Amino acid sequence: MDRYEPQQIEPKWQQVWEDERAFYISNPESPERADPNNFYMLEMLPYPSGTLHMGHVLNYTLGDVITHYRRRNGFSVLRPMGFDSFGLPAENAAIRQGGHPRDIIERNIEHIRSEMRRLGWAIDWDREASAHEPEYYRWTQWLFLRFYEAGHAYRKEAPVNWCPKDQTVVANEYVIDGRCERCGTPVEARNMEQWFFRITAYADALLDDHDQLDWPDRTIAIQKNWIGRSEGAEVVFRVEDLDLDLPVFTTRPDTLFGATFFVLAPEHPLVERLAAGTEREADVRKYVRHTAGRSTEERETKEKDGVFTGRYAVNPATGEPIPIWVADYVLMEYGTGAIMAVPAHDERDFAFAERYGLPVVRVVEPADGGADETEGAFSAHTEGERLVNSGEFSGLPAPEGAARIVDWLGSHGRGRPAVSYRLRDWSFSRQRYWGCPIPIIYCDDCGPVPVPDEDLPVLLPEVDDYQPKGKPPLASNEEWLFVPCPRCGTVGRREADTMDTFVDSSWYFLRYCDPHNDQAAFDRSIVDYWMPVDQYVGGIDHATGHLLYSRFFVKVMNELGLVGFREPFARLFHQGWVRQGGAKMSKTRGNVTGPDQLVETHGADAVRSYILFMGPADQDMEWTEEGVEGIARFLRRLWRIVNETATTAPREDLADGALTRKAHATIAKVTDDIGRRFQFNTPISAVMELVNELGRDPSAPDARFAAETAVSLIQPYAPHIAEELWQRLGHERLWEQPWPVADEALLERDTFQLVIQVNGRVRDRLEVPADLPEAELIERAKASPRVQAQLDGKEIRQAIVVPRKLVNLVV
RNA sequence: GCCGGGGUGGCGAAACUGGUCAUACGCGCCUGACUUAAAAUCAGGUGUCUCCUCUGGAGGCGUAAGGGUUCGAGUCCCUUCCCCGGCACCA
Repeated sequence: MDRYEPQQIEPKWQQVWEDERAFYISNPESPERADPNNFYMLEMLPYPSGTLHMGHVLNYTLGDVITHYRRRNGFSVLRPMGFDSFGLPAENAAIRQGGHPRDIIERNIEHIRSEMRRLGWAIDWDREASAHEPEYYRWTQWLFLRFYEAGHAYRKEAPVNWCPKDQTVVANEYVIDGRCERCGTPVEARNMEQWFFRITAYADALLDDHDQLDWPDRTIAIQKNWIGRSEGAEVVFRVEDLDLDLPVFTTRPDTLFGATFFVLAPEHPLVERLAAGTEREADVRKYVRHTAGRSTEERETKEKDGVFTGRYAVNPATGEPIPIWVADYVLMEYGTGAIMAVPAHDERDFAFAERYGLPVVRVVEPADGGADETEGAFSAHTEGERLVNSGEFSGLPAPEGAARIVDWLGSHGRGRPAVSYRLRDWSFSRQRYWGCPIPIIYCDDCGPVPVPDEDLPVLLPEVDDYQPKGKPPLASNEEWLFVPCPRCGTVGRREADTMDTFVDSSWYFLRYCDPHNDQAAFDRSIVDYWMPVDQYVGGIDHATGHLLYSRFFVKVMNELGLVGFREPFARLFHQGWVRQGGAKMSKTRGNVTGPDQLVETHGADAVRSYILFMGPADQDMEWTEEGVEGIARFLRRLWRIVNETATTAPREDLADGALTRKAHATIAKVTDDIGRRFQFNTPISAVMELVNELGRDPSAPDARFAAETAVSLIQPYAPHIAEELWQRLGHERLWEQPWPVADEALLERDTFQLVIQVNGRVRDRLEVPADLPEAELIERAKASPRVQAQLDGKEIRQAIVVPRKLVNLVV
């Protein structure tokens, strides 16, 4: 017998699959040809950062196992691949190395593609698409224009997170503890003219449609948390002197009588007007200027401070004037940028009141009577709490009081029920080079004018210097920058910001369905055929970014009539992190291990199987190469035993031999694990057990069936060796063989092992016929000498029989 | 603080709806075979303690800790501890 040499057989079969176009799939030529059993398998597309690491290997092998499993269960499986090729890292690498981002990224893509082929993943490469290709971003721009026309993309001046090191705006999702996620520099708040997508308009739709999704609970919980819907009331406070109304949002209208002061965010547009003409004016200006220079981190950690404006607002409930302050613990981005402060029932307001000696009025009392006045804020909701010091509402239970106060406010035109969200609109403009240009031209006369569809794509221009200087690099190419206004023909100026790469990845799954379409982004009937994605696999780190943005995109496209569905990803699975040195493996952390070396020494099949064998795919795992040897050993064993069986074992079947039974049990187990339980480590164990048993008797009459079963079941994990052995067993094209089906009759045995317990403890086991009546089982149990020893003449009070399992005697 | 996930051998981990002495499968380790030797390969062993008539056998204790439900709990309930992740000045 020849030796198992993965370096020989793996490229051989990869070539066969390519020649046979084994994993390519065409779109249906007509509706009649459509396959109702179509299945869209998708993993999150990789950022082409140089080489693959073990995290990618886990991600894509997982998808590969599902792909093979579904294909062999009769599904037409779409399993495409492409690259998230725009973005900062490529640009930063270009700056460092002095090349062009395009050259760097294209070299990386080529390398990664070859690594992917070497791993034998079943990918339809005809559908490859990458964000940076004009054929792709032409349609990113086209979609942007549709969003713009519909009012879902707009410009506004807004405080943004500005990273002074990367010289760019950073999305909320990528500010971690007040620092830029990429470089760790503390971010600053800056007011800038920015592009936004109106994702907040879809906050409720995004929440409501969660119940259509077969997603992990925790992912949905993270999104709910992120959207942060709170119900409460808007209450209007009046500034008599200035004839001004100031609305606030509160979740605690029940505490309105306890509102003893009022606070505006420093960025609030009315601050200037309120302070004007008071003796506090200079102090207010100074405070506003001072807080503007504070980093987000400082704002969040320092002791609360603020300044009195010299003005008063009237509490609509009490009719009393309360002082208006400005303080940066109030955020302009949430609610109305102003709050009613209730120090008795809010810890933040209490801290502020203590510092500045503002009055504290308690208006809610717990059921057990008055709490200690000096204790600080009583903010928790408790059973049976009641309103006090609240005029006509005193004595009411707090929840009822809240409702009555809102009613009362409504009838006096001073308030109404309201909902507020934590979610902000998605800021997507970036002052960087390597991204999709925004197809807008600014004209002095016409304002912002969309680039006409027929002029798309707006190609990314060549520039001399990508180095960001706070001004977008695109603006440095003046030949590109200044163009005639499409509307009036006078000189206009192109938008020089580029798009966030999350725009590119919010629709790539649609382009894969119809990747070569040069008339449209995609054909609706084709995306409606494949979409939504039946199984999406990717990291949970995208819960509030990519996954939320894509859902938003699809909802808008649905309303624009571009697609016939409202959710992109029907079912979602998160693979765990592959960690190294305790930290998640990633290029930015510099702690990556790639598969190349291991593929070289052990073969792709061993690497694929090992990464899934290491543990449950949805849990984090610490990368270690110890153990890969075990998988390599298993594959060599499989090779040896199957080869041996192929030449020596007889061909006739033995329908109820021990190996046949074991093979059917293994089919049942592997099918259930992959198909229903989504557990990818235990199928390998199960096949190992089968091979171990086969190894003990490789020339048994049913050895051949056991060998064929083992090869067939391991195929999704180790497709190359499986294909080679399948051929040696005298068959062809395992990749398109139907998935084996367990024979239920063979899983049922005519005898079973009866477990005999005394007081719940196992004392003996007997092999008994399956059809014995209960009474007989009990008799046999009692008759066991070991049971006799335990019974020791004691009286049996109860006997519990679990059919086909056990007898428990209670004494 | 709030919301999720998790704690099982020396290690990665099994045990799917409470029911076959919990620890499958693999790693590591130990013993043996083959070998001049090593590697590779193959065979066997491997939670812990106690006892016995000791090439074998019997029993106790063991799934973070404590309590509960049940004939029976790694699995269900309560309390506590620890680890990981998300959110957190969001009114």
